[in-house]
This record gives sequence, C-alpha cells and structure tokens, in this order.
Amino acid sequence: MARTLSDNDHASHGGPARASATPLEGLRRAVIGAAEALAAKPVGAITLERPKRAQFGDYSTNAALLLAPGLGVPPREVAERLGAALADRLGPSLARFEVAGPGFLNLFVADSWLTGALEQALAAGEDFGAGGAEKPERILVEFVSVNPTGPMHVGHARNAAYGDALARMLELHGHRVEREFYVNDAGSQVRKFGQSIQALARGGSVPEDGYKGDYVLDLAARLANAATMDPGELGHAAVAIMVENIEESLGAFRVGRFHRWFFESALHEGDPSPVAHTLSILEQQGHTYTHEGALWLRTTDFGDDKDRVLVRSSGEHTYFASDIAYHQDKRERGFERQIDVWGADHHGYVPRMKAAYEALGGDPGELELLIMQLVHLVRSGERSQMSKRAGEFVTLEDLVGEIGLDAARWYLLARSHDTTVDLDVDLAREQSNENPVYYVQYAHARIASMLARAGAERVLAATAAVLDPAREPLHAAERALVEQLLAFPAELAEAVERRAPHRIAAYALELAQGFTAFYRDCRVVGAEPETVESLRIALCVASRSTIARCLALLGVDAPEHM
RNA sequence: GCCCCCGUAGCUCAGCCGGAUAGAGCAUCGGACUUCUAAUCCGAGGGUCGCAGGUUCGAAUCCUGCCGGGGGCACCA
Repeated sequence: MARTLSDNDHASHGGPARASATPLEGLRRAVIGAAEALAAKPVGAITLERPKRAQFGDYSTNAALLLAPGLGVPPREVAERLGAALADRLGPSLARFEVAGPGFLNLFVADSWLTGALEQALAAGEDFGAGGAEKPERILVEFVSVNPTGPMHVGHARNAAYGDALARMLELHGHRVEREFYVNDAGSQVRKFGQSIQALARGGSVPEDGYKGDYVLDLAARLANAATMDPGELGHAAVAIMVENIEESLGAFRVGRFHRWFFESALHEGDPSPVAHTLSILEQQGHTYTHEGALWLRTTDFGDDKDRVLVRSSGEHTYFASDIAYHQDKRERGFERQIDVWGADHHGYVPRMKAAYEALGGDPGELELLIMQLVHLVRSGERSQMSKRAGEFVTLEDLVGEIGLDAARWYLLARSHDTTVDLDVDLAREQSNENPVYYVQYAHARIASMLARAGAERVLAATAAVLDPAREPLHAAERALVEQLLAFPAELAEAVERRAPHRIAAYALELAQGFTAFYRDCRVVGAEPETVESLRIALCVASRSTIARCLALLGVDAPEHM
C-alpha cells in the first residue's frame, strides 16, 4: 500500500476517512491539501480531471488558476510551487509534472501508482465505487404511476427505465431506496373507464370522451357482467386487471419490483382519512381559506402563481388534495427524500406541489420533482400522436418487440431526461443492430471469452498476486484503461448527483472503447513474461466487472457470449 | 400573455455548477479478417455550438434580449 496515494497524511485529517476511499480520491486529497497549504486556507472548486489530450498528462488541475488571485502571484508560478509541493507529498508515485497554458498543473503519475491503484480496485471487487454517498439517506422514488386506464406507451417506458435506473444508481451509491407506484384508482376517470367498457359490452360504441382501443374491447369481453354492473364498480374491476398488466409489462421491461403499489383510494379510507388528516394540518397552520364555497390552499405564500383548490364547492376533493396527502403520507413514513419522476405534461404542477409540501412543514429541498421530457414518435419523417383517446400509440411491448429489450432500454436511457426525444420507429428497427448497446455487450462477451481461455485458476492467480510494479513500462493502452477504470467511482457519484443515468451509458461506451483499444494493442492470453500476462488478465477482470456493473445499473443484460 | 425544457456534424445525441485544438454513435468515402470473439479495427471528409450583446485571463457552458421547436398554464384526472 505504500505506493498508493491514499495514505498520505492529509487523508487522516478532516473526519473519518471512508474505508472505501478510492485511489483517485487519494490523489485529489493530495492536490487539495497542497493547494490549501499554499493558500493557507480552504479553496473551493478545484478540479482534478483526465485531460482530453495525452500530452497534458494523466491528470490535470486548475488549482493554481484559482489560487493565483488570492496570492497575488502569477498563475504559472503558483502552479510551479504547487507541483513542487505535490512532488514532496507523492514521492515516487508522481513521475513528473508540467505547468502548461495559463497555469494548469499537469500530473504524470508513475506506472507503479497505476498498478497499485488497479490492485486496490480489484481488492474492492464489486464494492469498487459503491457506497460513495457522503450522507446516506432513506429515499422514496416514485415513478411510472401511469393511469391504470390504458396500456403503457413509449413515453411511459422512458419514465420506467429512468426511474428504475435512478433507483439502482442511488442504491449503489449507498442510499436506502424504496420504489413506489401511485395508482390513480379514484375519481371520475375510473367511472368513465367503466362506462366505456360497459358500452362495448352492450354492443354499442364508447362515448365521445371515453376510452378507445382494442384493450377496452378485451376488458369488456373478459369481465363477466360488464353489461350490467355499476359503471364505477366495473371501472374498479377493470383497473385491477390493468394494474396486473402493468406490473407484468414492467417486469418484462426489467424494471425492478416496486416495494409498494400505493392506491389513491386508500387516501380516502379510514377515520380520519389521510386526506382529511392532511387538510386539517393545513387548516390548523392557517394556510387555507374558503372562497365561493370551495376550500383553497394559499400556495402563493410559497411561490406558486395562484392559489389552488383543495375541496371543490361540490364537496369533492381535487386530485391535488389527494396528491398532497400522498406526499404527506410518504413524509410521515420517514423518508428523508422524495423523488418523483413525472412526465413533461405535469411540469406545471411542480410549484404547487412544492408549495404544499412546504406548507405542511417539509423542506422543499427534500422533494425532487424530476420532469421527463416527451418521447415523440416519428414515422416516415412525421410525428405521430400517442393518444389513448385515439387508440393510436406504440406500447411498451411494441417497442420491445421492434428493437429488443436491451436496445430499447439503452435508447431511452442514453439521453438526458430533459431532452425531448424523437423516436423514429422505422429507423430504430433498421438500426437496432447498430445500437451502441451491442458494442458494450460485445466487449463484455469478448472479455468473458478471453478469461475463459485463460482459465479460472490462472485468472484467480493473476488477480490475487501483487501486481509487479517493476515490470516493463506500461503500454499506453494499458495506462489509459486503468485510468478509465479508476474513474468509475467519480462517474457514478456525478451521475447520481445529477440524476443522470445517461452518464453511466456514456461512460460504459467509453470504457468499452478503451477496452477494445487495449485488446487491439495488447496481447493478453499468452503474453510474456508472465507478470505482463497477469497484469493484463487483471485489467480484463476489472473491465468486465465495471462494464457489467454499468449495464446492471441501466437494466441491460451483460452476456457471456454473443 | 406567463412558466418550464430544448436548439451543438447530414441524422440521433453527449459535453453545460467557466478551462487547453468542441466529442460519440449512425450515415458517407477509403482500407484491414491464417492472430485471445470482425456485432470489430484503422483512416478521411463533415461545425458561424440558433442570433446579438454582456461578465471573465478564458464562454458551447454564466447573465440579458431576440428567433425557432416542444410542453404547461382548471372548482379535469
């Protein structure tokens, strides 16, 4: 361990160092420590990153540029001093440093540091990069939550894939995560749903504003007594079937199981019901008032554009009232953070929901309402609508059937959640074989094949043995691959912080490319001397593990063979 | 009218809490399979980062305005 950087003296300051401190964290601490010693005070916003160009070193920091104004010294001179201080701290781990450009400090690490760091990563195994959350929280992720009155289309698929991947990322990062699906089984839509089914069961046609589509006809045929039941009861019976279907569909889409399916109707049951309970809190806090026979919530006190109705003059609760009660319920269940994944058509509800949460005494910072932008379906160059009413939509099943499960999940997750996506179904079908997901999977399968060829015993020996730091200089492709692998913990942390699964996809693709370049340039099985083969096998093991973990986060299969 | 998201290569998109010569995949063109998986690799062409100002040593990134696309603005669910 002496040749790693994590045991420099700075690491022992500033609270309990995590046992899982990664090699790069050690390097970062050394840089920050040296910078703060130079400035004689804490310095923020110091970056330590892999520069785009190899000539700028293995790692580069802008610390000198940030320190220079406070010190009254030219940035390049600060960089020189910082470099010298780092050379002292890091000893032989740092091969050399250069000052470049306006005052960047470029670090060239020694091969021994890289092999030592790789060893640490291998020793951490499946835990490498995991548990990085500084403050683990109990988090509820609510997602999908589609109305149970129709099949899921590709927009819902995007929400499902995103929420699922986000939950997996949060878990790996060290949070305690529960997934929940909110079922809108109350309100007039259920009755309307029942009326549509009943109309078909009686041989008629659905009302103008009713639900259309083959699935409605199926329900009419499947539900006995559909022609004679009370429309409300019929609607509930149909919703129960739809919920089953949705659960099946999500399972087939490889969405992790929901810890709970929360039925809106439960918010109106009991005495007092959760809705009544929540309304009484709001009333006691003085945040409500009556106007024209309706009960209003003064959301404008908390940043909303206008006040909102909780109870209509007819005496019925609004959907908003249920929603508030639901979020209050989640809070009372002890979740420190709530993340809701909403469709773009709900973004207008964000201010009022945050306002209500705050009115109930919650910290609005604990409530994250993430908006998924829309998926536009494109056919032969033209946008087509996904409307339940028109009965024209591409379902989640259609999408998977067209382009495959892995390609579908990758396609939906490889893009930022706040970018509107155009999904050209024809193009997607034609190009599904060109989906980058297969490139990543191929790299994984290739590694599996190589390791099989090396043999389990040889692989075990290679990873168990101390990597020889005195071997011949590392190949450029080996160095690059080690550095890419070492970047995983920070990549995960960044992706989690930004709620950005697409960063994992981007990283996975880059890693697969890095591995493929290594494969091209460096013979693994049979490489001589044996120490070289060992190091390369170890690189394969770490690469396969990291690629597999990324794919698992995205809910994509990591095949042994292709 | 007000609010939110987007505008980067032919197409789909990364990069956006300021850093060095703006990237990837697909598509196009030219090469490479007796070698651990060619679902691969190598090379080439392709950009006023929507427009105009501003802040800064430095702007695709931050601020303002404008243009264009999408979405939302209920005592609907």
